[in-house]
Amino acid sequence: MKRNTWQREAVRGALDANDGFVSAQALHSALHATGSPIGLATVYRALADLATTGDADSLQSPEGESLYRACSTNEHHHHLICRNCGLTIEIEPHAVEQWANDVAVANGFTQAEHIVDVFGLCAACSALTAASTL
Amino acid sequence: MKRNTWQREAVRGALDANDGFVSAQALHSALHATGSPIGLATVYRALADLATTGDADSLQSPEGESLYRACSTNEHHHHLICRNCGLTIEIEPHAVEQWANDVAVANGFTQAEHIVDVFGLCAACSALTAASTL
DNA sequence: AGCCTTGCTGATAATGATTGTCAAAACCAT
DNA sequence: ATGGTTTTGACAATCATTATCAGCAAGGCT
Repeated sequence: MKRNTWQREAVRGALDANDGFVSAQALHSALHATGSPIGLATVYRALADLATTGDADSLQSPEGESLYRACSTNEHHHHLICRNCGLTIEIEPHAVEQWANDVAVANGFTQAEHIVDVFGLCAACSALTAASTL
Repeated sequence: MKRNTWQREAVRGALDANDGFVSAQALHSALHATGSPIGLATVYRALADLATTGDADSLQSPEGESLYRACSTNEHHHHLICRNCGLTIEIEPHAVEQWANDVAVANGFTQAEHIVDVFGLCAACSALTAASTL
C-alpha cells in the first residue's frame, strides 16, 4: 500500500512552490534551507514516484540533469522553457502530436513517443540580454 | 592549430560504421575490440569536437547518456529512433521548425532552440514484439 | 632531415548525479 | 498499543563524464 508521509508531501509542496523545472538536488537544498531534514535519497524516490504517477513532469536539461516540475494538467503536453530564468510555459500539443505520429507511421514505426521541448529566452530575459549586449 | 591524428580518424570512422546513435563508452569499447589502443578520454574529446563542428549529431538517451551519430547532412534536422534496434531515420524538419518558432514567438521568447526526437519501434521490431506478445 | 613549439594523448584521479543497501523509524489497520 | 510492512536516511557504490598532467607526436621552420 502507498503510505502518506510528510516527506512526500514536502516534496510535492516544494515542487508546487516552484514555477519552473528543478533538479532533485536543488529541491533537496531548498527543503533543507527551510529547515526540513529530509534525506536526498528520499527526494529522489519521491520525485520518481510523482513522475510515475503523472503528478510531475520530468525532462533532461541540456547538461544531462533530470529536472522535475508540477504541471497543471495530467495530460500529455510539452514545454517552452526560458533557459535563463527557468520560466516555463505549457504548450498546446495538437500540432506536434499529429506531426510526430504521422512521421512515425509514415516510416513504419509503432508505439511512438516523443521528446519535444523548446528552450529560449523569455521576453523579460531577452530584454536584459539585449541591454547587456549593447 | 587543429592537428590530424589517427585517433580522431578512428573515432570518425567508427561513427560512420554505425547506423544508429552510439554512446561514447560503446564507441570506445568497439574501437578496443578492433585492437585500437585509443584512450577513453580521447574518444570523449573527439566526439565533443565532432559535435561542435557539426560533423556529428548528439542527443541524450532517455536514460541520460549522451549518444552520437554521424549524419548525412550538416543541416539542422531531427531523428526517428527505434528504441529496440537503434535504427535511426533523419526527419524532414520543416513542419516542426515552423511550429517551434511560432510557439516561441507567440509567447515572447527569442533565441528559440528545440529538442525534438521521436522514439518508437521500427517495422521490424514491431513485428517481433507483436509475435512475442501473443 | 632535424629541431622546436605546441597541441594531443592517455592513465588515472576527481567530480557529480543518481541508485542500492539495510537497520531503524514511521504508518496504518486492528 | 501492537504488529506487519513500508519508508526513510546515512552512506557506500555505480556510472558517465571531465580534469590533470607528464610524455608524445604533428607540422612548420631552417
